Amino acid sequence: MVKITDVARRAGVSPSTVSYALSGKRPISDATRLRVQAAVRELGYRADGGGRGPAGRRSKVLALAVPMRSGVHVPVVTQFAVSVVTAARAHDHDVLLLTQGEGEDGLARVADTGLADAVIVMDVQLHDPRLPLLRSRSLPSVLIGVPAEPDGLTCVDLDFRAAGELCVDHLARLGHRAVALVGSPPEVYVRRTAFARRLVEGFTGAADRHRLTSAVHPCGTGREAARAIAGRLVRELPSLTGVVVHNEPLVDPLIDAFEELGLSIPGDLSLTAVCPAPVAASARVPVTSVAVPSAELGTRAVHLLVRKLAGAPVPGATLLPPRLTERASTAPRGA
Amino acid sequence: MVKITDVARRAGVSPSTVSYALSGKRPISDATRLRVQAAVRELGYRADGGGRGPAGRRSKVLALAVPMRSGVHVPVVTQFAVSVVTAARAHDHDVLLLTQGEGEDGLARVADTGLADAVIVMDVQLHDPRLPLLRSRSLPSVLIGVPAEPDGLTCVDLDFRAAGELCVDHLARLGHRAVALVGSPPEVYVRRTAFARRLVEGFTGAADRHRLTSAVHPCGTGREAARAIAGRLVRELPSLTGVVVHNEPLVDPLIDAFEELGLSIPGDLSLTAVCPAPVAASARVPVTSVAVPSAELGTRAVHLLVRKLAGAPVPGATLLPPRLTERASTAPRGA
DNA sequence: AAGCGCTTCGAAACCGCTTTCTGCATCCCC
DNA sequence: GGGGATGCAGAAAGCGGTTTCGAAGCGCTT
Repeated sequence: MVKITDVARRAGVSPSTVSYALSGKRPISDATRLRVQAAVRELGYRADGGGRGPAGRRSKVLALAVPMRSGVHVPVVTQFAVSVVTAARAHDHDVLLLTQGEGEDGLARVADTGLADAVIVMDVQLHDPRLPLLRSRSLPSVLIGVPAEPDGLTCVDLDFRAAGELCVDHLARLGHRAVALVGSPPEVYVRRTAFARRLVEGFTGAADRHRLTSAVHPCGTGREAARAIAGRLVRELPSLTGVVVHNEPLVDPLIDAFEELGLSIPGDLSLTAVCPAPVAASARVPVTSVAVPSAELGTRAVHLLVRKLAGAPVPGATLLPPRLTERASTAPRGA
Repeated sequence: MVKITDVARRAGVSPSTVSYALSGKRPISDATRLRVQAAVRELGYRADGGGRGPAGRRSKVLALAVPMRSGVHVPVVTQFAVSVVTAARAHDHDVLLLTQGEGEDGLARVADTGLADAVIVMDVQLHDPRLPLLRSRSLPSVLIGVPAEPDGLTCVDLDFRAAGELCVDHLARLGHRAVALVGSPPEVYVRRTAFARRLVEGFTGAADRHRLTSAVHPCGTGREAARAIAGRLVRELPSLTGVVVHNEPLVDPLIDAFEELGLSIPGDLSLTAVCPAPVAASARVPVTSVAVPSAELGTRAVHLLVRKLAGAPVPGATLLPPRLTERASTAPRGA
């Protein structure tokens, strides 16, 4: 750690001169100021907050509580984390990584020790056990995901309910009359993960509104799970022609599974996904999808947090409107 | 932040009494001590290092410099990061996430500000530009990966050279006389990423020693890349019967691609992979593999770092011996 | 009632580092 | 060559906390 005395020695002046040269609170001759600035640059000096009082009370660190629970799609979470770090750096903050497994303790520790100035909380559940902590402590926070009762909390998310509706609307407009949602793994719903539940609500609501026959099935990942769910759907809902997938790693296997059953996409079956754009675009059959903009969510979360730290007012909930991109996997019924 | 005076008020004693009750440096009556301890628990008090001097000079934070460069396999990196966080927590440390994109600046900042006590550096290249920084500053570090000149640095990695040899030995023992290495994406080699280069050396060396015909090809990811490389290998090396893959996301597509060419695995072609065990085990044809133990590497790195911080001597390089697990993808030639 | 431990208190010390204050050289100009 | 700027060094203050020191209260024994 290079300190002010190091800079002073390097510049051939006293520490106080360095301080004044940097703060400008007293006039310092140009020659000296330039020498000091050069020394600062050469040594990479950064004032240490530990100095006189509340000047550096802020640690310039944001904590990121990521879940890594079973059923979450790792690349999505990772991209999110990376975008948070990048955005945080752009605001001169660093990011402390908290993982589940500590549960609420991690948050409590951060709040108590002042290790971080604020927290971003991911994988929010409808009735998240971490919420009381976030409400009671003065630690500023932003949630990724909207819990059942978001009052007083700052939340960002894709509007998953609207995303579910949008997919169904799209299929209905194409003439499909029987649709199914192939969801995330069961444990995700058991945990009452907010975004998954909301998508189901949107899907079901829109299907009812359009008077479609509909079914909702959570589904694990992997080839076998895909075969099983495809077979079951075809058996239980013979009129099925529209499917919405909300399960990133299942997109490709599901396409394979339906084709193995003799159903061509989009000839016999239209497929829509809610997933990051790259996943949809690089599937064997490019899939019409509503994008999950993990990177944008991360950036937004950081912006909100920074504004909060600056004392600016922020909206309670930011729901990004879903956008559907048509690709090769959807077509009018019977086309 | 709850401080010692809060605890004192809660317990109805003076701050000094709390200090003594916690440190035991003076006798405190049982009754008082218990009350203090209760107050500590209720308020979640943690001594603030900012107090009297070097006692808390340590920030109890480790920095983790993860790459997120193109060509790295995200789940592997993520699992690694998670294991680092878990291990760090077990040693009462937190983890600060640095990503590439800042390049060396992140490390410099951490070193200069004392934000973290130590660093774990991932994705090490043979001539890594970060090495001078790590050598010059007094910031303790552990590298994941072994650079060309590791003197004075602490490194951990799977012994990728031995892993390459092991795969070839295995194929040779099964009677295969022409083998190919399908490697990571080209940019990984262009960067001179240490582990990738070492694996190639091991592969080539062993192939020469066994007097096998051999070929090495970097390869991108995705179905198309797999088809292209499979076709090319079959065309250019018609006698090919053994393949080593060092490219996680390519394992499944490559199996498909070879079978599309009419080559059955392991009937016509034996396949070995160097990848995390779950990837190999859950492929369409379970693949004989040398496991990349990301979690163990993370844990080891943290242990080494903690020992370093404690002033204990640590070995310069720790190379984990590769272990090959036979699965369904390898068989004797012509069997 | 004085002496003596045992506890506990209040105030001061301390920590590393920066900032601020005071005052001493210069230098310049009349 | 004296007097005011000007520019800087050195010493001290200050920060937010904890730890340490000296001493005081209090109940018991002698």
